[in-house]
Amino acid sequence: MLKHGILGLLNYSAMNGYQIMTVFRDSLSFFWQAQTSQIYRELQMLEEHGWISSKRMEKENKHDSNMLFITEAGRKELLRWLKEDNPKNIVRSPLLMKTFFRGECSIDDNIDFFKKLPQQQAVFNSNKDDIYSLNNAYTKNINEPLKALYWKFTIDFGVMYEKMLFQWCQNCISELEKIKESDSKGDK
Amino acid sequence: MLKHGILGLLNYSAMNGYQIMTVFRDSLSFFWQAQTSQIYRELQMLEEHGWISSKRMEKENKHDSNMLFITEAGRKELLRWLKEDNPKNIVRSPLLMKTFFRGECSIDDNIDFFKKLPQQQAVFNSNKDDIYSLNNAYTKNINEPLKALYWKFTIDFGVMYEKMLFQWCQNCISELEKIKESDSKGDK
DNA sequence: TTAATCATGTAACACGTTACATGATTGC
DNA sequence: GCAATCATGTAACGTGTTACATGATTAA
Repeated sequence: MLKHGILGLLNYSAMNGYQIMTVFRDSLSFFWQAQTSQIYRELQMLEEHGWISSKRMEKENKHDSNMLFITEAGRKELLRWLKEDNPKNIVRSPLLMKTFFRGECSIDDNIDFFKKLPQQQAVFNSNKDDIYSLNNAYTKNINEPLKALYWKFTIDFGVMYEKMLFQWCQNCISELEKIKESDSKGDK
Repeated sequence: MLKHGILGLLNYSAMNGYQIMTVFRDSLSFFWQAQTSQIYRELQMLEEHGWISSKRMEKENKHDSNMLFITEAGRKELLRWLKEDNPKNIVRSPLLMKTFFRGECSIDDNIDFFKKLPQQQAVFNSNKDDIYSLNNAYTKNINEPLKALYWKFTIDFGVMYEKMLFQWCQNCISELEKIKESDSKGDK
């Protein structure tokens, strides 16, 4: 998956490994996180597959950099991936794993758990307005409004997910509060 | 994470590896999937940590089975994990990765993409009523209504997620349809 | 002058997937 | 008799994480 993400970025324009890392860190991290160590490893693989090629650049002022270009085979692979059927979604949610076993903790602990969750599990680092305006800035620079629309869709998803998460936490809290009330009545 | 999931299950009751696999497959797969090969490997680790112990049982009618029990140290570790602060959510969404680069495909292709998504990315294998009634059945058997509440919360999450995903797809489709309309007007 | 950024990696480990191997028991 | 289920694993590979190493340039 990371392979195809890197291919997608190199399809926009040639970059070095460090630049790829910064794009992931600054723009894609809300739906995909990648370490430099992994990126450089994947770049080796991509070159072995013949999907990218590299060229050492003697930069005027800066450090030497190893510029990476997508090849025709790489572009073909990118399109193949985009058009292939999505495999069944494989979920692996640490959040739900922990929720599932929370019966081992007290109700008060768990109310606290759900109160803290929306902050802890926030999708975006900065606030949403910033994300959208960053996206708008890209759009103007690159001047490909149709591509930018799909970038916006991913942000929309993040926003909707955050809202849903908050709603879910509220529901859980109110169900737990109800139990607390009926318990205290029962005790009298 | 899988380690703690297994600990949580063994905390409910002793089981063999195969039974753990069936619980993941039949009840937890909508938020966590695990292969037998991985489960058996993790079981070895858990035993090395001293969090579980095993006992070969000569079963009357069946195959021998290696029953697994949580230890006191294991119970302690389970609680430590439940009470520790949640680490920042690390997202890795193949769905959004693919969405991000869909500018390479035609608008019609993409409308189709979003139309198919809700089915492809369905959270539950069976329908939701079945999931809830399965959960109710467990609840009656185990007779721990307070634990079952948290199981229900995880199902609630899945249901809300599916709704949100559907809504998001609808939004994307309608934005794409708008562009198609304005394009065809512009062409005239 | 000192911290941040630019730039490229290696090594070891942890976690997840795929394929394979084996054999008993149970239900049709 | 045959397929499905019960039961336990190994091996190889792919992917992700953590820690480390190195050194130049740039801005405060």
